[in-house]
Amino acid sequence: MDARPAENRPVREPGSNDFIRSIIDADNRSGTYGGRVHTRFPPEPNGYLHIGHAKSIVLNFGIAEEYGGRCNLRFDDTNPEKEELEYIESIQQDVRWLGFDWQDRLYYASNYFEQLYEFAERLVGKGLAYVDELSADQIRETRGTPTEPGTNSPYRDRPVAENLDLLRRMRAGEFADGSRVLRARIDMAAPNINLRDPILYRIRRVSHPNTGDSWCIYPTYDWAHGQSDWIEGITHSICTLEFENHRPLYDWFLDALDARTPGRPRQIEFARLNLGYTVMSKRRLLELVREGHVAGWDDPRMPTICGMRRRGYTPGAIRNFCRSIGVSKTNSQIDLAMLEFHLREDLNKRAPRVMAVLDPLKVVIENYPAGKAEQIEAENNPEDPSAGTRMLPFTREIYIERDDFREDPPKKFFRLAPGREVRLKHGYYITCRQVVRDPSSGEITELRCSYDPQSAGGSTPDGRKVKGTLHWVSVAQALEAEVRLYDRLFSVANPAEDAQRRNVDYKSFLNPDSLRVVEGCKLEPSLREAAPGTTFQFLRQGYFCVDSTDSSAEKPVFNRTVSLRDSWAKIERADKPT
RNA sequence: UGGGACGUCGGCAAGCGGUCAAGCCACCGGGUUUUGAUCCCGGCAUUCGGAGGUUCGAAUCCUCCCGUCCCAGCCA
Repeated sequence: MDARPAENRPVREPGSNDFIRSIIDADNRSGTYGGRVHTRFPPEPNGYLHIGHAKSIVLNFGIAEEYGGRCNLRFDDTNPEKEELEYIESIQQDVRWLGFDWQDRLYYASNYFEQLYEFAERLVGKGLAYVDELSADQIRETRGTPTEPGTNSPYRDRPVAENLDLLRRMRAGEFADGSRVLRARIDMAAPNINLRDPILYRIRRVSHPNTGDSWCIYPTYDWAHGQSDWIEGITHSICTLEFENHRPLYDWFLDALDARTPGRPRQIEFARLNLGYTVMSKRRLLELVREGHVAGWDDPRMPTICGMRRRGYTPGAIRNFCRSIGVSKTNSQIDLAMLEFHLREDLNKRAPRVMAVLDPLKVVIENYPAGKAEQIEAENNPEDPSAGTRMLPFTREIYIERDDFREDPPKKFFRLAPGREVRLKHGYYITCRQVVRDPSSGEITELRCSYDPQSAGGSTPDGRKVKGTLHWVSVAQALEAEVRLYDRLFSVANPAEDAQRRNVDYKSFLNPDSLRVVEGCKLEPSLREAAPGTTFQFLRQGYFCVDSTDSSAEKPVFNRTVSLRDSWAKIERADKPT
């Protein structure tokens, strides 16, 4: 039981009751585990964590927290051919960043290799496992198909003593890689193919990140996972749907080892997270990195945790998202808008507001004194008064967003246009008097405006209304920066499935506009001290963070995390067809 | 054609035989607003993959059908 007083324990929100929590509730009622709840997050260290793993992390650690239980971090490192230290380190960093703590319970399946081997000898001793000498191809051929049963290996009925001897010699390194395997002796005619004498050990002379060269036989997932759960005292072993067919095997091994006591682990499967416009398989993510379609595992377009972190996502946003999508057994795909909603919700509360002009258009305020530079006090976050204020320089020459001016304004456009008056956020009202263009190209190069000295601070004594409020940056003090505008990585919702169906490479659906680099953006000078990784709201535009690897004082680089909702863009889009 | 699972609003997802089919996102209105942001208010499934059946009463139980996903790695 949780030692903390009830009021300090995380409270389960009503409505957050999913089928897994219902199972746990029932187990708690029946006393199956004596009220104990112990989960684990078991990544294989063969790649970086992505948003799909976040769902599992939030589920496993979240359940442990809610029930006053524990959650282990366990590396499922049974296949040294694919696993690397780099991944072991990044995974820990990502889980920690997401806000979870495994305390002193950092485990590896490889910690149990000796114990697992003893279990294997036990199975052999009971006549429940045998050493097979069939080749990989022969094993595949004799396994049968979903509709036809397999056939027994000629080595299936060896005496126990011979099997034991062979297994020990396998471990001792007497046989060549791939020449022998240890298989469970179950049923070659089982309708569930996983039960057709599955392999427990294979011979691989590969050095392991954790155990080095002390083993030349390695356990398979099926053999290692359930037993590791049992060793750790896991009560609820939560995994994804594709392991559903493995559950009978999970249970068979536990039975075979006489783990019949109450409290033996129980495997529960849920549907993995699918998101639109991206790919989630480690194989594909690795390929995108290796082939240079993205700048690395932490490219801000990647659905990896480190990519999202670099993009400007917050742990809280990811956690809220994972909690809000629910847990079920239905194969589903979550709308990207859901993720973005939680991102904006979190950032809206915490991101300081600043002004930045991405596509600058110069404005000269003709009746404002040339040498004058006022300091205007501006709030940092209307959602959070404790965020304080900062000073903004205001001068005769400023930049506004090119798109905030229309020479021929469409209906419902209430920004700047010839003769129109708008408010400069925190500043004055200005009216457009003249449009200056480049005589050769015809491009608008400058706007000549006048300001109303009475409108300081953004309102006038006569109380007249202006419909538009624009963001701006003073020319003389502007900080120049590069801004990277990110969009979805793929241009179709289901790149992997579409590719398979149409028999093309999923990479042909890569969105060519997933990154737009904008140079020469003008930022308010307060951003000069912005620390790498911090996220701001660029007023009226979106959330942007200082790129953690490419930004420098000499050349600031900002990533667009997510845009603000934009109902004007919606109106404009809707009006266009007419 | 074998086995395992899943099908409730555009996307998720509650619901576990008894007024009315939660909630969130999206979408559509309307209000507030020195961010066309935020915030607020309102709308949004006579119907639960389909067809039968059981019952006074079914999304919830039964039968059949349809659709989708997973399984033939010495990957996890």
